[in-house]
Amino acid sequence: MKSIGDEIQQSEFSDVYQQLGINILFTAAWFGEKNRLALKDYDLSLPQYNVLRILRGQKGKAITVAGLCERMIDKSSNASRIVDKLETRKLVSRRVCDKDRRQVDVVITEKGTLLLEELDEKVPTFKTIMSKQLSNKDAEALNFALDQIRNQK
Amino acid sequence: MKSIGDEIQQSEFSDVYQQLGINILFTAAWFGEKNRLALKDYDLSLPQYNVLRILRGQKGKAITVAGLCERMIDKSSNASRIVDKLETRKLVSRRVCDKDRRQVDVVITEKGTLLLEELDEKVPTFKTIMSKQLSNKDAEALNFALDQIRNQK
DNA sequence: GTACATTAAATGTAGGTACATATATTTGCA
DNA sequence: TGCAAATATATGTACCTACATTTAATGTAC
Repeated sequence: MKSIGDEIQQSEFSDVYQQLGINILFTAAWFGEKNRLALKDYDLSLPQYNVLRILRGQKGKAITVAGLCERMIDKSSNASRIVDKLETRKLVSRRVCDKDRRQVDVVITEKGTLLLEELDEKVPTFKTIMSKQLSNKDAEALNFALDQIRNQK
Repeated sequence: MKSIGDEIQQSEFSDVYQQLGINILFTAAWFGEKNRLALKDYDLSLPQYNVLRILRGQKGKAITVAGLCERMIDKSSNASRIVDKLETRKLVSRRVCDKDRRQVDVVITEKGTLLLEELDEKVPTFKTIMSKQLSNKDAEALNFALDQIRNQK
């Protein structure tokens, strides 16, 4: 089996934590690659896809641009401009919020919803990617370990 | 403890694999954030830092641009232009390879080495980030699990 | 040995990230 | 009320990624 050391042609790591850090970064990049490939035919970037999915998760309820930022994996991604691109293609719509006119409410359009449904069959789920090599229990343990890593300082 | 669901304000995941996938992506982004913060004072981007570290790992031996690409975490990053920026600051030097004049040999300069040494004290290692929450054995298990995830198809 | 394919690196372009700043609106308080 | 501080979004800029194309050098077939 190909280990992380083989992947980036690094024969030695200073310690197992260093190896794990790079392994996590590399695995994340590998997931991204997989998804990007599936989205390519639809001219949709990864962050655009993620925004669409967050909007669908809202089930019709509007969300502000700031709300999108909070839910995105990459906290500093510029939701404003990502929504721009999606609006140009009429996959989402944007409207100034009545209650607070600084805010902008974003919702997914019918066209956006249809596109996502089409993509559901093309984009591999994490379950299909991982369930063969990893038991449910292992996955839970991994989740716990990662949550732990990020907690403390 | 804050779970991945709390972090991105998502109350439910379709399954534990979906949760794990997002957890890995999020943790990778969290690592990046930590490192970027440390590099900020030195006007060094993350990929620039990674290239410098790869070059130091070469222990004086030159490496081609293609060789850099293979060792970088993000396979499609444009090593050519990253080396450009580093060369402008005289942190690396570039020379056409004698044996094959299409290739370009890159080495880290004295100045680059000194900068890295300074950074060694500023940039947190993965060990300091993770060793408190994760035993050596747990880290090994995680490494194994991640290697497994990426192997198969 | 010329012709064509292959390879290594550089370059062009569109979209994205990181970060600073601008603009508009609302809030808080003297 | 009036005005500064805070907030929500948008915009500007430099660097990065993704990907296609270009340029130069090497390999290979005939």
